[in-house]
Amino acid sequence: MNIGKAAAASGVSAKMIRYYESIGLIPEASRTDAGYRDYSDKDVHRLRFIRRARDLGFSVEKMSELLALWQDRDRASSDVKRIALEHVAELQRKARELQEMSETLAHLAGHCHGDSRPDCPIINELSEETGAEDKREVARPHFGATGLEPGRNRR
Amino acid sequence: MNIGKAAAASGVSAKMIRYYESIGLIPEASRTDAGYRDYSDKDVHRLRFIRRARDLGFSVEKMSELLALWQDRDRASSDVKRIALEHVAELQRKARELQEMSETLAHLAGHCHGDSRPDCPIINELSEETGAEDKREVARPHFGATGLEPGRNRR
DNA sequence: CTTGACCTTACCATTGTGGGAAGGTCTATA
DNA sequence: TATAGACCTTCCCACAATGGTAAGGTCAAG
Repeated sequence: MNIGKAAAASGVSAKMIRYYESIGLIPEASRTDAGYRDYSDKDVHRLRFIRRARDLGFSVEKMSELLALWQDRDRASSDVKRIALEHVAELQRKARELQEMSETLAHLAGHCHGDSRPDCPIINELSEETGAEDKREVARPHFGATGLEPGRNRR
Repeated sequence: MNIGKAAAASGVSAKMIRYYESIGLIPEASRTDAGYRDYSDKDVHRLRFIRRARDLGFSVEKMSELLALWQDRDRASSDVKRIALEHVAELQRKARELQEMSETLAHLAGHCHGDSRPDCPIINELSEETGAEDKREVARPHFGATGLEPGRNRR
């Protein structure tokens, strides 16, 4: 079957199938005389595996590991479990980070009148002078509370 | 002060300051005779504003809006609040998606022996044939359902 | 045989950030 | 004063994962 059919059958776009091939995540597809990529059911099976892993937030690199383990019928389940649990920890970390940002901002928004007047704790917080000047009365949950800043080197 | 000092004072890297200038988020800095960018305390203040907004997960585009509102002393606080709450919703959505992926995977890992034997429910789930049966109730965020995939983000 | 749907490769863009090279400048110290 | 080293400048490259588009070839149905 051609790439369009394989894409429809697997849920991975044709674009991404070519991309995965180009980076070596999947082997090069065989070609028809005309140069069209040709996929077997087995290939589609692998693509579905990839789609599911991707839906679970695995990176291409991790998917590569998982594919290798999948193909190795004798690997220990502990190897798979380790990768999975590492990924769970990573997902949790990211989710918590977003959650904390959300809560900080929701808190600020909760103190904002949200009317036609210009005074706004959200803006005040963002523009706050760390030094001397600019003393306001608003309740200010200082940023250090989020635990995000120390490691604000987001990749 | 030069860009290095401004970076240290604001928490925004010199690299990013130049980038923000290049995309028009901040105005072009004045220059010394030698061509060095020169920053005032006001400039640093703006950079700190930007850093804090970044820490709260705002995109450059949203920061641009916030900066405009910040500079407009007569804007209604409702305008700021609206942007903030939209962002809160976005953060919540992303956090929830990550959380769901995490839970699905943790659930699978919980059923994996994690020993030297090869049988592994995690791999089984990923490689399962959809044609056969599909009676799990795991959260699979099908594309289009979450609105996150179009830009599977995580910069 | 034409038409339209599909394939091919090869670029470009996205988002926000870092790395590095090649070359100019500033400053402190020998 | 000369020189080293820390800084600055611009410019280009890279990342992850995905979509878009253009130019051209192919296939199948009418």
